[in-house]
Amino acid sequence: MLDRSKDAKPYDPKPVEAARLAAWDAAKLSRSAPRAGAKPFTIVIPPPNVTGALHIGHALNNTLQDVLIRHHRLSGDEACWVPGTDHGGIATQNVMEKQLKAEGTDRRSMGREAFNDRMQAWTRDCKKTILGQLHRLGCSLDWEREAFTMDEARAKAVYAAFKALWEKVLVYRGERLVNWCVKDGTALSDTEVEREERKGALYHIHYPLEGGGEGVVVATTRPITMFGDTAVAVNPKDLRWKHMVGKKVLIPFIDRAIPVIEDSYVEFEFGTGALKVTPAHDQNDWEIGERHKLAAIKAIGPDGKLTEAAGPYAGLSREKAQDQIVADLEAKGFLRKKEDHKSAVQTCYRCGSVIEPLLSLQWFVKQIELAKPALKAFDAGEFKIYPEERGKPYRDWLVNIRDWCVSRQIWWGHRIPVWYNGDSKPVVSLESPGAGWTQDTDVLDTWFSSALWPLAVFGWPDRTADLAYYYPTSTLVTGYEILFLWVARMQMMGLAFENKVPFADAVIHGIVRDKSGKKMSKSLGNVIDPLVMMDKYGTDALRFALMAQAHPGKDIPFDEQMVVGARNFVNKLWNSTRFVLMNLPELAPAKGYRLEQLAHCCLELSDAWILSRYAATLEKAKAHFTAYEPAAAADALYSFLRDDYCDWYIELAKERLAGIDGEAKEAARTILVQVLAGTLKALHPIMPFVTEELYASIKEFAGESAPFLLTAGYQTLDYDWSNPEAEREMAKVMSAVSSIRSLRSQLNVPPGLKLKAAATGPFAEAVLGKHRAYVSSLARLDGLTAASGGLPPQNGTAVADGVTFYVPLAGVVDFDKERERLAKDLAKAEGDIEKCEAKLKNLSSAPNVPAEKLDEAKAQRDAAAAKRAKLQETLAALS
RNA sequence: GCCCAGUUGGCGCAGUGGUAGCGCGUUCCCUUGACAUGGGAAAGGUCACAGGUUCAAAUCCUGUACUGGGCACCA
Repeated sequence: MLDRSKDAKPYDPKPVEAARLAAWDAAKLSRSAPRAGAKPFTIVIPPPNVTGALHIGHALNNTLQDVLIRHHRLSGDEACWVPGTDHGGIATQNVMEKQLKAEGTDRRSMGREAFNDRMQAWTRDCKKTILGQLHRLGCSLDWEREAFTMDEARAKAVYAAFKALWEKVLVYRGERLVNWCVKDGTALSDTEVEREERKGALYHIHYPLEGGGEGVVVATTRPITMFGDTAVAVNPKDLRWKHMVGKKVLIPFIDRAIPVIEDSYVEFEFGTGALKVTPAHDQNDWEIGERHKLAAIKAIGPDGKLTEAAGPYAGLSREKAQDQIVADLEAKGFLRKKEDHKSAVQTCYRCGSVIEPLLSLQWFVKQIELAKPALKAFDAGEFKIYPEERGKPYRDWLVNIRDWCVSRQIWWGHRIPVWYNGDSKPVVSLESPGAGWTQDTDVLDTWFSSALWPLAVFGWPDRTADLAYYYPTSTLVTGYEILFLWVARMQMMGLAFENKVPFADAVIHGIVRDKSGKKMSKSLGNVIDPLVMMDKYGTDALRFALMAQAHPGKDIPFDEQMVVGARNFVNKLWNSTRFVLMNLPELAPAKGYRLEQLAHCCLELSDAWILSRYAATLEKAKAHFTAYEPAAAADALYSFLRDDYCDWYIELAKERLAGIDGEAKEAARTILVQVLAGTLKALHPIMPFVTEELYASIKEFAGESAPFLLTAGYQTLDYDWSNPEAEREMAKVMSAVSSIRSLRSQLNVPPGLKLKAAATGPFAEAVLGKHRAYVSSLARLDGLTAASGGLPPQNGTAVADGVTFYVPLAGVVDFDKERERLAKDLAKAEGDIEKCEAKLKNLSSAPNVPAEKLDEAKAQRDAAAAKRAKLQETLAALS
């Protein structure tokens, strides 16, 4: 707890964070259990893959969630945040394979069982690291609910889901063209494939006529697939090739004869107008093959090497074969033309290597039946995506959905629970059905188990009390890169198995980029480690920096300077609390300093003003948090604390705090304490550590006894402190003070020098009367009088809103400078008036303008005109 | 090719109809009893461009350009 006398002036986050975490853990503060009468607010974490440590993107993702969880806890909801990790399929297996390679071994020589043991051990370590990092980040996760996508309970859910789909005939096995990653040795789903444009060539190759003579020239980017060709197709309307239709041509080198067929898929303009058809290696060709009952010949094997079908080239790798074949085609005169060509290549989202479309036997989940309810729920508004514009691609994807390939030829994952026995019908079973049965060797796509996450973490398929209370969950927070991979699939599965959307809202955030907007990557060396940031500036600073820029759906260009700024803000908070404490008695009054004890009639302007601003800020912050706009909440709280509370209110309160008027002192103390306590609470979702620490040190003075800020809940105001009148009045005082400060600064009046000033104008009476102390102290005036008669000689003039000050400056300043300054102010005033006049003219000529607006515009114009008049007068007197 | 988003002071970003804001940076002044991780003052923008709607447009509409992203692709 902050000690007003001993503590260092700069805030030191390390010991505070450690102590707070220990206290929260001991109290199980983030634990949640079903509570009758309370509204649940539930989030399931997007489980990080157990591939290593968390990066800055995870820090963003999880801070966003923690902000929501803490916000809802403070609002009185039963907030529950479920932690967990994902086994991560291919990604994790790849990490392990790299390790093994470094050790000079590989998974095949270890065997499946030993490999899985090794993976389990790695997973244990990795989970510890990840959960430790989340803990350090301050995430108020319900640690007792920790789940893993491959633990026993989740395995049960996976099996139940697979079985249910099997029974509904929504999962099937079949030989289809799939995306094959040669490097990872597995099939991938369509969503796991990325595309990138690459420069390549388009080869025009001559396929001679069977029996000799000129045949057909086809154009292809991939000559190596020619050994899998089973036809050449031309457009039925293409007269150029009409004479070839029905004839047979020979594939170079292997001389296999294939027919020339007609298919309207073929474009006239592209290449030669003749398309080589390779059903086993191209989606479109596959479809042509279906239409014409063509055979599918595999020219490339799962290992990426050419098959026996490639005759002399069998056994060569894709890359080597391509070069070799092109060279040979050229040498033998088959290559008629080679032109530059850009084409989109498909790559594996995990390893980046080029995907090979390959015909193979895989498991698929039928999607249309599952997508329908998801589409319906989305269109009915039962499921919303924030920001809204992210919804459209989601919807489009569901509409154009294709079956989901769920089998993976890797070892790390949920083994497909299907058993085979010769020609017997395969059965679904967790255990072996008996002697002679062997289990499918493939595992399920890691996203299959992820899709069940919101169900599985609450015990589904069992009818648990948790499931009844927490499901459907409230909000899912994730990045846009897994909208289809994960979000859509959870919606489909949740609706399929529980007939309810798994979460009502999905908050889609951007990715954290580097300072210049580039994607962070190890190879670029621009990666930011969240732990390093926490060590350097404190966790609250990192969280605040991220939240201050977390505009819905937008990427964040991460500049360390932002964390420095946030650190400074945390420090400001720390020191303002120190200041408040220093001005409080040793012991708190029995009931603390409570707003309800304030005698409203005795409030000063600054009191009424800060309370009005305070009430508005709290409402704003809460509304922004609820609307998933943390940046707006952070901004509102930041400027309130800095600009209103510290720069004005504290400065104005100093007079009363130092004075001898007991009642006035108590009023100032009360407001200082209450406003600070309420602001700390409002900031708590973003900066849990420092706010908890500071709250602990003032809560007694605030008359509160809850053990933790989080359990105390948000400050509720039982009186409407909104006071537009006070805000307007205060704005004039600020204007008066600023005008003199500006004059002092621009004329280089020494800051220590107290000035005399004479005031005139409609607001002068207030400045000389009830606001005299404010203006005198903040503008450092000594003797403030009413201006009498004409302009005093040798004076500077400060023109404010409603009041003008004449400041005698004989011998203090250079009057040329003052003239210059005034001239500049005058020019600005002229501009203001022009704009005001224009607006007024518009408003008065328009038909439906409320009188209120018109009055406002008039007042603006009058104020500007008064200012101009004053400046002109003064300038004239000076020249 | 289709769709979406962005284009605002040196940099990064807010701002959904009424005289352009914030953070960082820059310049000047200030170690005054909370805080120099601070305070005060200041410079700096015809809000990408062209039309339109409106009394009034950074804001709404249309189009163009550029940037980023998604989807679909002609092999």
